Amino acid sequence: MNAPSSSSIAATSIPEAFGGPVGAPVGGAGALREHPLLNGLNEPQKQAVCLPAEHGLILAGAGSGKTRVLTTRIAWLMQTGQVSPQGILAVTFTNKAAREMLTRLSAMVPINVRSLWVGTFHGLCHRLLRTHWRAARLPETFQILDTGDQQAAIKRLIKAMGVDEERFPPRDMMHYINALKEQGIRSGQAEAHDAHTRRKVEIYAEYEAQCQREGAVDFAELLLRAYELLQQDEALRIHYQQRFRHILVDEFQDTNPLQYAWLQLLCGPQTVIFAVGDDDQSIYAFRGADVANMRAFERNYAKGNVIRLEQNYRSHGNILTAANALITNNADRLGKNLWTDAGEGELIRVFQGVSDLDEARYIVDEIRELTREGFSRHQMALLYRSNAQSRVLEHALFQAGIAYRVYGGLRFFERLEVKHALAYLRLIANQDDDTAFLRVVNFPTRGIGARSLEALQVEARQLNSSLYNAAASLTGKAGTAVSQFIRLIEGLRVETSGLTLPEVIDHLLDRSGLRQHYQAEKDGQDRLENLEELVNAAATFADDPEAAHNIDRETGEATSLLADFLAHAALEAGEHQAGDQDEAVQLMTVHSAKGLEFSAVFIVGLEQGLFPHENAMMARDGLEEERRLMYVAITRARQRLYLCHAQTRMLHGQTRYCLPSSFLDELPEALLQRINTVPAWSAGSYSTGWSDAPAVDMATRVSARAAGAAESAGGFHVGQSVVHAKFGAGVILSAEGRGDEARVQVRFGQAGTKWLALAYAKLEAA
DNA sequence: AGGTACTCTTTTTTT
DNA sequence: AAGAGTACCT
Repeated sequence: MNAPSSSSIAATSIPEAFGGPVGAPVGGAGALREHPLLNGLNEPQKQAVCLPAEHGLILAGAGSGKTRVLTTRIAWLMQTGQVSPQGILAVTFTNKAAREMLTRLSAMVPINVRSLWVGTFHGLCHRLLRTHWRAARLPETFQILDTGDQQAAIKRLIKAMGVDEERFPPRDMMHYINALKEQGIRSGQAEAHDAHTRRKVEIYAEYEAQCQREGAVDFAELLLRAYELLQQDEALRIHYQQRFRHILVDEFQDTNPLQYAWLQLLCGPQTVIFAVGDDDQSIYAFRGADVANMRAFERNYAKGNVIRLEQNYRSHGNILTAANALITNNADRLGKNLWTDAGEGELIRVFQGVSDLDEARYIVDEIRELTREGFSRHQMALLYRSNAQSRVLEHALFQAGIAYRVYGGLRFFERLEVKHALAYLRLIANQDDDTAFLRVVNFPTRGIGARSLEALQVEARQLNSSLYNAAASLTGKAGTAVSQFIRLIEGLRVETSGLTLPEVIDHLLDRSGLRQHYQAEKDGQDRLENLEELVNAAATFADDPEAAHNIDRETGEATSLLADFLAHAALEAGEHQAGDQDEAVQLMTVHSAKGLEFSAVFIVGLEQGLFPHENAMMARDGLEEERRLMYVAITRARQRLYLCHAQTRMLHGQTRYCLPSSFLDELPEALLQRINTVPAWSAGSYSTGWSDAPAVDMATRVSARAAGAAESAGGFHVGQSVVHAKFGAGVILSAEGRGDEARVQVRFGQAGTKWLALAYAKLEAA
């Protein structure tokens, strides 16, 4: 996508009032480099912080002090008078990162951090759109659709259009639409060379119209609207270009094309962009991130002004060496090698379990050992590729009485009961919000069934109005149920007009019947508590001056606080849950571990097909992204690293025979300490000093089964590791037939799964 | 309108 | 295996 010529290209930087000539030798800024803020930084870090007023790319490896450099640079820029707080724009990907930046910053400089723009891409775009809603052609009360809302809206639309849901699944349509938006493509510009795609584009177009009608904006739309706003409104664009002298971007490798284009638009002739990222940690290509942005930025903006932060302050040497060795197998890297002066440290422990249960038991045992050695539990992490893997681990930890905490899963504002309460709130704020309307029009049930709703939708279509307005216009004749609902909402609007935000919610919970509903429900206790928690959250939000004044607009404050809270709920899905146990082992996916560090890390389930994940192989460069994921996982560990895999694993309710991950082969053997070597399918248990718990597990059962005639053939048995002359190493999945007709199904690493006739194939036991 | 039985799916995730 | 979603029955 091309940004308008006025702003798109790396204009030569113009010296800032203070900065001295562009490209001045580093020594020229000598005085500035004596600043106390720089104490304790290493040379490249200092260079990065003190980069003259030119675009720069900081290649910051894992554990190299990236966040510190970013925040120190902001503080340094301000303290040395090169820029005022208003001239700073700092962009992150998560709210957490934004918060952390602000926290660190306010510890460094005595400055009112509210005057800086620090936030996520989505948060900042939202801020732009709230401020300039008219210019963006949005209703003042526009609402944000989260993923669930968006999918519901698309599904509703597909039904209304009479499109076959089988051929156009709402989920796929959502991905399709979002992918286009992330490339800046509107329905009008989307290419369609076949009938199916043309239909998809039509749905996209209808979806755009529906959102506009309802005043709904999805996540991708926040970015796209803000982009178009700046692109089309020259005065506005120039205003912000002149305001933001320094744009700082965190996790640059995770930007998608639209975000990059947005940055380009904001980058005026006097703007300096400071981008920090690590191409080796790009693990979000599957949701549209494009590492190519780093190269493009280097080429068009930084122009060789690249600083590498390669000293790692986190991990011991062996761990880093392993990570480096692994990532070397990726082609087309920007290039970077981490080092440390912390010493080699321990070897990396590799454990092979007979089954996933076996693996879990080993981990439990090892956690106890680590505790004896003095590791604290919250400094231990269990990292896995997919969430489904947590169950076995949780079970084992629970049985062993080890406190643990699972990250991920349902977030607070995504809980059903909370969404219901918010939907009432949204209807108060914006009655055209059909998604909210449909969510609660009959919840708690008030006798409005599918029939009345269908009639309503027909009516709304005819009037070209929202469901709410259609309902209001029908009120006289359409029976009491619908009209009572309308009266309920209107009543709420009146009754809550003078109340504070938490009071509004509290009142709404009673009037809507939500509270009573969950009181009556058997298992409603948790849900009730969450509703009370929502009132608390609103109180906290209303009391927090920073949050409340996040948006500088000049409208009435009661409404605006409500709107702000709703936006907050959508944009900040809520910290996972309270009840943090201090001494809990941390369980999470590798993805969510990015940016974190632990003294001891277990990487679990290192098997072909799982990690690297088989589905990832469909994607272009899928294996490379998996490898980066593994790189991220390894570099989370400070001191001790365990790599675990199992020979069998329950997956989708079936036992699966697994080969060790190819990533294990990419690590230098000298760095590894093999905890055990399980002879393939030797009977019974295995060799580690395993003490308690009688082991009637998958292993024994499988072995017993493998010994039976039905699943063995010609000296081979199910689960056995074999070698084929052409396909290499594999595992026997199943067998059938006897004598000359005996065949076995084998899964090979590269070649996939094959049926081989024993009479012909040259199979050998591994 | 609400409950039950059946089918389908199943990578990662923030906003 | 398990959860979600759908269709169907009461």
